[in-house]
Amino acid sequence: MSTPAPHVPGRRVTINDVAAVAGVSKGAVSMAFNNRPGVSPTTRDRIFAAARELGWSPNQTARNLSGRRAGIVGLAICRPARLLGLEPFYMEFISGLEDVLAERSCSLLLRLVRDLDEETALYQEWWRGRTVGGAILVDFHRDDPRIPPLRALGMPVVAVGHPSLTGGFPSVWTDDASAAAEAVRYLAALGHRRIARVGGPAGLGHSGIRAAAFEATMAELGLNGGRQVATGFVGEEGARATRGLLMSPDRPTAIVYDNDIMAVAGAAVASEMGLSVPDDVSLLAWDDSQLCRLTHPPLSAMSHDVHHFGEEVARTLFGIIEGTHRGARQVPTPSLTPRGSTGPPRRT
Amino acid sequence: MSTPAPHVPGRRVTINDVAAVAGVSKGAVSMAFNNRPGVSPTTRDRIFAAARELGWSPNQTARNLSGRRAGIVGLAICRPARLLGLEPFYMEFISGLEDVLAERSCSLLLRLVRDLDEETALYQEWWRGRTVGGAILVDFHRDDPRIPPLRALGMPVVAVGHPSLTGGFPSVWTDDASAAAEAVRYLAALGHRRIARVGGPAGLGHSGIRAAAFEATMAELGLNGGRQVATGFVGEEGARATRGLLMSPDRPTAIVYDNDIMAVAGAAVASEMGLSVPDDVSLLAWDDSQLCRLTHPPLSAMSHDVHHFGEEVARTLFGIIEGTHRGARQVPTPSLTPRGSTGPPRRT
DNA sequence: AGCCAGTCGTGAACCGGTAAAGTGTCGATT
DNA sequence: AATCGACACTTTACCGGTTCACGACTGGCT
Repeated sequence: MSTPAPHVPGRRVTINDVAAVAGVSKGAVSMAFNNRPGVSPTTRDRIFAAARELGWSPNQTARNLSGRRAGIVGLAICRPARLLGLEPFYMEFISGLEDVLAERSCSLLLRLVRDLDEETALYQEWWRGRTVGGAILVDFHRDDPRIPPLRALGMPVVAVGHPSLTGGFPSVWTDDASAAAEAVRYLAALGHRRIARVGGPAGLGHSGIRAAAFEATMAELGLNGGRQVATGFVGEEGARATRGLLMSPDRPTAIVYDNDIMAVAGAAVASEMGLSVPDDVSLLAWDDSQLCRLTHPPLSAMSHDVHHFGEEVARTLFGIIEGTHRGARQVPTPSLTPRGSTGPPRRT
Repeated sequence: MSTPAPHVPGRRVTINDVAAVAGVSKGAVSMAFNNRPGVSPTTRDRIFAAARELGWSPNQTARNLSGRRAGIVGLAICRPARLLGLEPFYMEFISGLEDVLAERSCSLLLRLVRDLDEETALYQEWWRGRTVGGAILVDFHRDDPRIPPLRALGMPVVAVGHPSLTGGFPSVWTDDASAAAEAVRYLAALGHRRIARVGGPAGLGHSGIRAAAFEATMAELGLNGGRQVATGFVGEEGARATRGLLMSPDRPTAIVYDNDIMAVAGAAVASEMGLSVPDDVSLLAWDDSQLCRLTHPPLSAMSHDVHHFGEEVARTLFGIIEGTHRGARQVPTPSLTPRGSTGPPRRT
């Protein structure tokens, strides 16, 4: 070997510099750093010493290029940015993800997209371009158009949603149907007969599941005063929907919402219309972030641990990447947490 | 050239396949896709057609490896994951970032770290490993240890914080000192003389700036009833601090908080102690997410548009990456939004 | 001594692009 | 006719790792 290249400061240090300093070939350095057999302990130590001296660590991009998958998981979200900041659900979910990712020194690659086609293209680019080692899919629609192309990709994916929606992808889900049924039974038991539901966009899978369960349970209880409105997820839409419901001739005496922002907005509408909660109208939120405990009266909610949900999703994804996991995993069903916003309807 | 390799399904499609189909060299394909001169319009069209036919797009990892910087910006946050889910600030900030990033088809690489050393090492790895094209630095400390090593890196960085803290990195900041002074003057004008402040961790730069401004303004007004407590940022710590303040013999008649979660928690403590807000104690929050409008009474706050703050940060970072921006950029100073939680102190 | 197996390490090919130097063609200029 | 420059590509050398076929050396066994 000719003169080993001294570490020219300024030039970025590569595996070659380390190999030169340690007096071995770069193949040896690679083996040492991926602790594989074929390097004696003595040499290994020399290599590590050299790396430490030069402050070298393997270049992830180069690593990824030659086959190894990145320590990055992708999450594309197809919702307006503003909403992301307002709705507590996503941030709690992401915080749960990060909790598990950080343990394994992984990062989350986050991107907002405008539509599902853009999302599909993005995942293809991320996977083919070896940018991510796996991905998290959320907000499934009925017959979701993302499923076939992503299935063809072969990327490790964990789907967030009921197995009936996620097209065979391993999934993590909560039992929205049971929870919706519980919500209806609870309100019915309080004496409500005209119950409304303000849901998310009609095409969204979990909204659909809740809608079906809502209707089925109402029918089962012999109630025909059920009404459902599909909206977006933002406060204003929840407010508008609530206003519409409360102004109708046969106004409902109880409303179930699909998240907590809409419920909070609904509470504001009720108060603006001079209706008392829960005497004139009972309100039941979903997801139960701290928002629910702050209104006056505090909102009853179908509550679950969203942070934990995120953790489970991340764990499942690692299971999939490592090949140890298949199938669906259920996290606890949202459970009714009664607070001040639900009660028996006023006698008419 | 020998027989062009047909596109074997199953093998991943590369620039070579596109070149073969288009009947050119891979260099030509590269030039076409980076629209550089040296390719005739006819050939260019043939190349694009071939790429479309094969569903090819350039492999980002390979691109990054040969010099080009990634369309990814890094953000490491050194706070517990749970907090991230609870505090509205970060999510609104991130939603602002994403709004601008998405416009340029960039993604955000998010990672939680345990301490500043881990954070520094992470940024070094991200930059040297060509994982990111730039980064956002938050939560500056006085004499922040991240500054020298990151400065040496030469990575495009935008710092979030007052220029006096960010060690020469281009920064985006709000005028915390003026805002803190305004808060104190407002409370003093209402007649408060014993004003307390519940701040974030003592070492944190912006907490320090607010603390100094708080003290200076109190002195300027001839008030010596000022007290400050440094805590973490979570609700429980805010509650504990508030409890401590309100149980002390000379309890303050007004409290300013460093964020809104702590203020909300403080409001709960006041009510639990049977104190009325604002008669017994006035509460003033900071950051003003929707939380503040939901408590009873609603919280007065030093409010600013955090989403917009995030947008400015992202825009500044792009300016830095493209070399068109240097220096600091100020976003509007948080302005006082009085609501029901502040008022004149009860006459003693 | 001769052979074999095992250990340690080397060297070259490869991952999929980019960039800069090199080649060939053609019309215009001297 | 020879020279020149512009254009349209092709060739080749990287970027910084991983992988794997192969060689050199060592020690044990017959």
